[in-house]
Amino acid sequence: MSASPILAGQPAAPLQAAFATRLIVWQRSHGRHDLPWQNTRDPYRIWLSEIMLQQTQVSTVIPYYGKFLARFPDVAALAAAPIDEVMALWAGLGYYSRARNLHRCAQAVVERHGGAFPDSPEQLAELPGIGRSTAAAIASFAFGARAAILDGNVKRVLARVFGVEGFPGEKRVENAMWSLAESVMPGEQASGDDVSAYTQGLMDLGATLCVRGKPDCGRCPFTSDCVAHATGRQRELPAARPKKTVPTRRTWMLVLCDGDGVLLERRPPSGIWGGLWSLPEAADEAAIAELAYALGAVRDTRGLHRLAPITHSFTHFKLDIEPRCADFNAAPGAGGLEARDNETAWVPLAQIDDYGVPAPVRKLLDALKGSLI
DNA sequence: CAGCCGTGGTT
DNA sequence: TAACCAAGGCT
Repeated sequence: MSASPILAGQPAAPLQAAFATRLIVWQRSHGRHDLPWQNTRDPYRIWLSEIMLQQTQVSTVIPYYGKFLARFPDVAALAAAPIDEVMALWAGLGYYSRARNLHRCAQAVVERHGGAFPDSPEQLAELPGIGRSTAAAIASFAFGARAAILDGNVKRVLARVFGVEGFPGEKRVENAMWSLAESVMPGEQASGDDVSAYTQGLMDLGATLCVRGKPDCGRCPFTSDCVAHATGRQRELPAARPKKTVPTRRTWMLVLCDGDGVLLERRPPSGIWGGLWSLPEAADEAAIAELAYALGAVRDTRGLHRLAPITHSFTHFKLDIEPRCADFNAAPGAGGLEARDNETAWVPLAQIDDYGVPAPVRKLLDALKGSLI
């Protein structure tokens, strides 16, 4: 079998030896040093930031990080909190399985490790929501452990500097990058501070100079050795994800109002918006009318008001939301608020913040609140 | 192992 | 504007 070579050019052996040292020097003088989760070795704070930063940009994370730290100052506080409160604080940040795993992880640290995070990457990676790269980042920043990370920044830097071919999301390419990441780490003699600076340097270089759009090669410490720079292929490396047409789904949502309260339902724990509170949903116009009728909100199946449709884009599909509105009190024989189980709730619009609500639904309800004033 | 899982910024 | 994707992990 002759798979195409992943390393394009020559091994660049001289750089491989000097890579870590040069990166550490660069990080200390030109890297980032004042992000909210830096200048601490508290594994709790480092862990919290690393989970939030998974597939999420720094500027988006910062306000959430502050909110979480204020509400949950340590891992015990987070472990003791009700999951609903965690989900409510996480709402809007996306990838909600992270929030459930965050809570499970805090409880595991308390129960399995007596409230102290383990210091080895292997043990960290056994905890919910912590994979190989996140484990290495935590171990490196909190404990100075020698462990390779491989996030989007590192993939971009390595692909360009060492000329790694292929889409990094592909398993074969990712495996090669893990090997490369291990091979360019600081040596055994490196101090914990060196290791932390190295790990931070990889992230900083990728986030500030070796960016996707227009890399600032003039300021990069590796310009003279960079395969992409030498061949003018900064834009081609790393290889882009293969294009796929994203499907469009359509859903109908019921905005059932009772005074200033609206009916919310808890979504199932897995799948899109898992564990969040959202509006009752149906697959088509007839089904949403049936639902409103069954809830006693309308006199017949034509009593719904149409609201402006909303389109929401996910990574892998688009969602068209058709909101349909009904006033519970206007229904004949409406007996007032029905006792609800743990999966449904009448929520005053002013208290939406207490519930974890998907971003587009939140926008819809915010607009509704504005229109009622 | 490849598909699933959010949202907002950037180009 | 529509594509692209960011401090990935889980199944």
